[in-house]
Amino acid sequence: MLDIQKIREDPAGVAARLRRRDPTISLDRVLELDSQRRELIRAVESRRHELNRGSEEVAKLQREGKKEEAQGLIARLRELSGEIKALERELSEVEDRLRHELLSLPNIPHDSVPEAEEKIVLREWGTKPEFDFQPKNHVELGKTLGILDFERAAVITGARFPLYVGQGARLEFALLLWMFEFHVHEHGYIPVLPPILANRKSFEVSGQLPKFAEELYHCPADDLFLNPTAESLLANLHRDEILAEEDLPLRYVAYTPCFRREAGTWGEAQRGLIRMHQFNKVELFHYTTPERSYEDLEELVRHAEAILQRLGLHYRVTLLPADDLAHQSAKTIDLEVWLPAQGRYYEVSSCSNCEDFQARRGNIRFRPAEGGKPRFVHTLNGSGLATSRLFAAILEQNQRPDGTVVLPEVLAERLGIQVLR
RNA sequence: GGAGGGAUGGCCGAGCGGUCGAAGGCGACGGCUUGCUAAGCCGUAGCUGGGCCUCAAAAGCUCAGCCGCGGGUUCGAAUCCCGCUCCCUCCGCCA
Repeated sequence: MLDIQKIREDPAGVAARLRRRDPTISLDRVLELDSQRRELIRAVESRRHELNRGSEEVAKLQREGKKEEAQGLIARLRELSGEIKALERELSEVEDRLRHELLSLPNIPHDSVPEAEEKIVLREWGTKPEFDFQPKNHVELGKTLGILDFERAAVITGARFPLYVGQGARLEFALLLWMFEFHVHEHGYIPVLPPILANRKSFEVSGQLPKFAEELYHCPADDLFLNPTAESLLANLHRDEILAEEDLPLRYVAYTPCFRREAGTWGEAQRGLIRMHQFNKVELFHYTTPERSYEDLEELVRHAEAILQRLGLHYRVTLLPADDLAHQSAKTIDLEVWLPAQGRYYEVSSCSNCEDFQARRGNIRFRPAEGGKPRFVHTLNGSGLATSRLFAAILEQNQRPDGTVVLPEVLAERLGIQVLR
């Protein structure tokens, strides 16, 4: 959520910066509702002042035994009270509408975010593996190795749900636990296993609601939503709290399954593990100060990259242009792993600085070390990493002509086998 | 799922229809007293949103709201009524 005071002070400037990501954005509605709101507040408050003084007068008259005068005053105040109620109803309606408009506005892109047609490639790591045979895709590899079973998953649930079997189940599990532990031990993250269902307010704070409800699985009986990314959950870990600056940055790592309806993406030719309704993800989340949040973003990206490097997978790092940014994000850097069978890179991590966008919605602040008023924290999130796609990359990049797969050392150690065959 | 109890300022805790700025205590901060420490004495303090002032901000002045949340009754609600959330105790069910 953007600061209404900033919008009020410099509407043209804010609008210009927002239009970098979406040229259709207009602040007219917000400004109109804001001025209506303030006008109503003035009307309510002046009447309420009069009412309060009147009520005091009633008490005084009654103490002095002036009954008729008190009755007369009460009759007048009754009318005033009714007027206030009507105005307050109007005010709360305007405030609801204003709130909804503000919640619908996306974050302002950071100045370092480009306007571009395509994402900008910042760097590549490693080299594309060369094959002297036609590399198979992970669906085929998974099937012949007996570790992925999409047919039976479809029987149980439907299309685009995963079913890992045998060494596949062990590999996925080992990968997740290894990443989780890696961030705890190597990078000092606080480990978290959060609830997988969360309430409406939580998704409002993170930014998924009210605008992107169609992406979420919803349990109407309890008005709870299935987790689409642990970002949403971790963004609510300190809702309504005032943190001590000395405790910042706070860095959390969580493992969760993620569920996304992926409405409207069915036309895309993405088979197998590329785009699923359910996938596993290890998520990194930072609570930090405005002064250092962009340094933290760089560090967050390095933490996520370390996973791919340790696994020996070729990938590239990209910077998203303004019009590709997620609603809540001011700047996003993606990690994309190479999938040889598809001949293209796929996102396995998206690292974003949301600045105070989520903090404002969740009322998450910190007390500055030098004292003074609490300020909003900055929040950052990044996958570290999303598997399903990572699983696919491990199979595809490490395959041999006979369809067997050589496991990266860290996983071979944990599984007690060198090769999937 | 059922029955009961509870939610008040940083913390404890009183208030149960009008003395306004929610008693009192603890803790915090500032000061005074004091060989040192402990103690004592005096004083200060919350959050949100308007308005005024200002080129602007801060400060200041002023108003309104905030006793879990949302409604209602009333001239007037922390206090009465209704709904909800969370916490605690017990019963039932359950991995």
